[in-house]
Amino acid sequence: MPDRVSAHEVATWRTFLTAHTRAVAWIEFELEEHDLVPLEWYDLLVAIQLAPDHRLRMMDVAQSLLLTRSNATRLVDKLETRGLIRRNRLDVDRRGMAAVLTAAGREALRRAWPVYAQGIRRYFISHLSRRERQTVASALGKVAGQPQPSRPPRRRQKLGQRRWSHS
Amino acid sequence: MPDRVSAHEVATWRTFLTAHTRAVAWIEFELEEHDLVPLEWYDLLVAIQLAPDHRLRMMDVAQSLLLTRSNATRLVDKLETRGLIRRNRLDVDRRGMAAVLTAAGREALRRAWPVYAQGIRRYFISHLSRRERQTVASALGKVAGQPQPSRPPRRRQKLGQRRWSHS
DNA sequence: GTGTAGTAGTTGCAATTAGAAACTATTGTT
DNA sequence: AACAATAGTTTCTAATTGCAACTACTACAC
Repeated sequence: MPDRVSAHEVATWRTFLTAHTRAVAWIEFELEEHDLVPLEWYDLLVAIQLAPDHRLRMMDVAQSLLLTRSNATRLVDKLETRGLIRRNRLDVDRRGMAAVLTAAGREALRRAWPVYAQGIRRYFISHLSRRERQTVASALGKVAGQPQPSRPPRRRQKLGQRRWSHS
Repeated sequence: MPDRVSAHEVATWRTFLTAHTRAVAWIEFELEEHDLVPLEWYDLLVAIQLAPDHRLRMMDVAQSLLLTRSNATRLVDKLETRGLIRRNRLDVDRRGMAAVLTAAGREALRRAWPVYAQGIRRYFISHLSRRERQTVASALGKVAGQPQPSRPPRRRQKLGQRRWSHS
C-alpha cells in the first residue's frame, strides 16, 4: 500500500473535514441559541453517564475527551462549579477521584438532548440515505476504532522557536 | 421527517465524531513529529493556493477557516511573521488585503505534503474499501455542502454567566 | 516495618489565544 | 459634501493552555 494518495482520496478527506466542521458548527450554534451546555460539556456529561456505575475517573475523563490531565481537572472544575457534576474520592484507590452526575447534571443532559438530537438529524443524518448511513457507520467505525496517538498532541509553540522552511 | 433520531443514527454520529478526532489527532501528531506546519496553517496555505489567482482576501480567510475577523488577522500575522505568506493591498478595493504565498510558503506546503498525504492514507483512507470510499465521499459531500451558520459560533462564556438547569 | 519509586490529581505560573468594541481607511450612496 | 457601510487592524481584558512543581497515595523492594 503506497503512501501516495489519489486526488479522489484527498477530496474524500477534505469532504470529511468540511462535513465535520459544518455539522458541528451548526449544532454548537443551536445549543448556544437555546442556552444549553456547549458540546464539550455535553460530551463529558454523556461520558460520565455511559461509564460503568456512572462514575468516571479523572484519568478517563482526560483519555476519553483527549485532554491533558490539567485540562481534565479544569473542565471538571467548571462543571462542578455549575453544579452539574460532583467529585467523589474513590475507595479502592484513595488517590483517585471520580466525577458523577448531580441531579442538575442529568437535568442539563435531558434539556440539551432534544436540541442536540434535532441537530444531529437536521445537519447530519437527514443528508444520508438509509444505505449511505449504514456504510458510513461501518466505514468510519474502522477509522474510529484505531488507537489514539500516545500523548495528546501539542498545539502550541513559542514564537520564533521553529522553522518550517529552509533558510 | 421527525426531529427524533434512532439509536443507530446517534451511534453513526458519534462514530463520525470519533473518527474525526482520531484521524486528525494522528495527522497533527505526525506533522509535529516531523517539524512541519500545524494543520491550521496548512489549511490556510492550501486555501491561498486554491484561491483564484492564488490570492485570498482577509474576509475569505475568515470565511473559509471559520474564524472571526480578528482571528483571521492574527493567523495571517503569524504566517507572515514566519515568512510563509505576504499581504498585498488590493487595487480594486484599497481597503482590502490579500494574502499570497511566498517562496517559503510554497516550500512549507511542499515539505508538509508527503507527511500529510501519508497521514491521510494511513489514518483514514486505508480503513475504507473502494466502495466505502465512494459512498462516504458522496454522502458526506451533501453534509459538507450545507451552508455555515451565519456568525461563527461563540465558544466562550464568562464564569457564572449562565444557568444550564433550573435552580 | 522503612525507604524509594511511581501514579493520580491539583495548582501556580507564564505565554497564548480569543471575543468584543473601538478605531482607521476606504468605498458607496444620496 | 455628508453620511453610512465595509475591510481590516488594534486594544483591552478574560479565558485557555502547557509545563513543572507539588501533595497524597500506592506499590514494590529490602
